[in-house]
Amino acid sequence: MLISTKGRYGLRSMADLVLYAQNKPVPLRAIAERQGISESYLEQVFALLRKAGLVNAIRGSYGGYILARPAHQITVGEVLQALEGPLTLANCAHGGTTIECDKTDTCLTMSFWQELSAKMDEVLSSTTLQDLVDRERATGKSPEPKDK
Amino acid sequence: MLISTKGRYGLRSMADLVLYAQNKPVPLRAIAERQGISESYLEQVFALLRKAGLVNAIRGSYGGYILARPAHQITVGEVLQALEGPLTLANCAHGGTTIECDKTDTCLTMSFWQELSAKMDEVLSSTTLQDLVDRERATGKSPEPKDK
DNA sequence: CAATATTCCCACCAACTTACTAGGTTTAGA
DNA sequence: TCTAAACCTAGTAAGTTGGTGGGAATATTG
Repeated sequence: MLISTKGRYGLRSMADLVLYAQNKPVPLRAIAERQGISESYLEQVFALLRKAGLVNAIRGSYGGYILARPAHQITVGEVLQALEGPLTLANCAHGGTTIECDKTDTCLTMSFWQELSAKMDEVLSSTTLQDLVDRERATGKSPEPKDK
Repeated sequence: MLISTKGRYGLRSMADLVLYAQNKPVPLRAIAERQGISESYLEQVFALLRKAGLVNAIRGSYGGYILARPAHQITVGEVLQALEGPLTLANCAHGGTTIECDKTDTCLTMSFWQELSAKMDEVLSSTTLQDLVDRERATGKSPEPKDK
């Protein structure tokens, strides 16, 4: 039931991007090194993030990636969904929504899947990339804040 | 991110077992038919449930499976864990517990995984098989209650 | 213009997992 | 002894995971 490396690497990389972007694009190379991830694998991860509209790419020398929106407007749920596909546990429940299936009438577990999905969605859609970074800074281990 | 069929079939089957057991063992055949699952596949599911100590098997004619404990003492989390393995999203968080990894200091996502895991665990460990059946009965679609 | 640093794109791969099916053995009740 | 059940093991086709590698396009700098 592990989230795949795509989701885990991707989320860490997005947080890294928030932390180290100084209004300049951040090259994958730097992220890959800091996070200990293969650069060419990260490429594939960022291709998905770009297609989902979460980052913009700047090509060529001194290029890299930047967030498409401010960090406090990108939720962890969006990032994971872009990388993992729908965050659906069973076919009858997605986020807070009910999905009909042919056994809706007699299914004993539907309401459970819905409840669990809704609880997860609460966290996924209320936590933003900014939150991740803020929490980390609160522990006092990060590099200098941007506005130094 | 779907829970696998093992987990979904297994949970449905356990609820089915609660609903249809009349102090007699329930054969897989019956569960398989009611739930529309292949019997031989269910065998493998129940092998796991038995090894986890959640059901007891009674062999031979008129045999079948019975819950090892009362339905209100078996949580959905136990069932899913028996079938899916550890319900861990990332290597740094399991239920409410923190797991150390070599990047604990700098990991930007650890606290998020912990929060999400903890929220999921709340639901998983507080919902019992009895709850599933009670909810279903509340909708008035189930067969006669046991104590009729 | 040339060198360089980067994204971008695609093909490939080995290992593993999933969702089964099939065939047989053992056990116990009628 | 017949039969219905659990039990066990092996196989398998398709898909997923977690990558690697090669090269093309693009932008910056000297």
